[in-house]
Amino acid sequence: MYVQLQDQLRQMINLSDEEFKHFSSGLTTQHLKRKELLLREGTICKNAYFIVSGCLRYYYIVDGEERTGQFFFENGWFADYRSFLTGEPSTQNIAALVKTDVLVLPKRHLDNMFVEIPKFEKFGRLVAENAYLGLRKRTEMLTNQTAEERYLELIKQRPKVIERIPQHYIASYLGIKPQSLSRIRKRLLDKG
Amino acid sequence: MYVQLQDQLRQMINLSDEEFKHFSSGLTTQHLKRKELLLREGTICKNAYFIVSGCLRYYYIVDGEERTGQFFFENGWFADYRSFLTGEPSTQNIAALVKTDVLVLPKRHLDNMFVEIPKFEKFGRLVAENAYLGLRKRTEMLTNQTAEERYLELIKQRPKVIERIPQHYIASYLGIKPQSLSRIRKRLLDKG
DNA sequence: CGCGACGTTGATTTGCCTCAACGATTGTGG
DNA sequence: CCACAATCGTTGAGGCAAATCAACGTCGCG
Repeated sequence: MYVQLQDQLRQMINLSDEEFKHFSSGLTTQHLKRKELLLREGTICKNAYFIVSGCLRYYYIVDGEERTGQFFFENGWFADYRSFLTGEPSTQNIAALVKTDVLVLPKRHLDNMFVEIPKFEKFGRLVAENAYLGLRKRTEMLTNQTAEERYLELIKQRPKVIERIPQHYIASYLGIKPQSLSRIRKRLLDKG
Repeated sequence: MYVQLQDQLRQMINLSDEEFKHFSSGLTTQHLKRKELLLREGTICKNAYFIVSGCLRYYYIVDGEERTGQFFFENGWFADYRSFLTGEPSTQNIAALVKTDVLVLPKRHLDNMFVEIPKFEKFGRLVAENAYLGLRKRTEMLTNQTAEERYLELIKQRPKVIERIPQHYIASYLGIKPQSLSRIRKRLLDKG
């Protein structure tokens, strides 16, 4: 169960088996059915999650309309990082797109790790840095490219998303309406 | 010179005078004239900067057109954080809007600090977390609000920007053309 | 003084949205 | 296993916010 996690951690920091055991003793597992919510808007995100298998989507509501912030697949960490860091209520919902298994890392446990095993500060730093880089990529995509360019780039960079995710979620991830994505696809077909 | 910096650091981590001295011994100062560039697109951002006085803008070019990413004022850290972290060439330019003094923190020195004074890992983490939160706020502003709402929010949240920055830079920061900002302002005047 | 940078205003275009209708597919209860 | 509803993707008509193209007045500075 923890093998994937240990591999992933090893890429960031050097932990002894002892230390890893101490860390992983604070984790629990959670199983999600399709469409089940892991986090609901308005609650405080007190855990980070490591996806062992499956696929999650986070989204928020603006004017009664869902907007998809990101999709997450196996072997990744995630949380509503803003709420996780600040302790403010989340504005996000996190839902399983398919049957999904996650490991649960309580913020409290991570905060303890920072103190008990100072090496974890580096882990915390690397996670934050990666979160920044990921968000930056996404922001630049949304602000510098047209909807069609964003769609083409998504096909190129993350074919998994195209294959595994329903089209209306992809549209909302791209920041457009399902109708618009449908028209873009048609335009591309007519061309190519 | 370093007093502002020491105050700012103390809000994040507890450093002895010794440790602060060791840290600050690796810094240098740099003076910028109005319009002078601190970082040019295509170069690698090997330093972080602490603004002692003045005001900077970072921007990048898309289709021959400047887009303003952010403005920075006194007592803040900044860099092209993506390039700084990854070592890839920057896509940003950083320019002084007025006469500006900065402290220069070489990445190499910071990396040494991480090793020599492990407390600095916490500093690194907090900086990364703040960078994430700032970017997230900006992203949500750009994607969830209309141009007019963004402008009104900017007035409310960062009046300094409105007062100190030319209008066409503000437009590019808001993600619109100067003409559009001019029309928005007119519309607001006609109303109120 | 004369030039360039800046802000404003008008006319037109454009990319995406809204509203609406309609097949195809999926899922569910009888 | 079928009938019906809900969900999903497609397509058409029309609308709107901001972009584009263009012209013009003003200000500051070399």
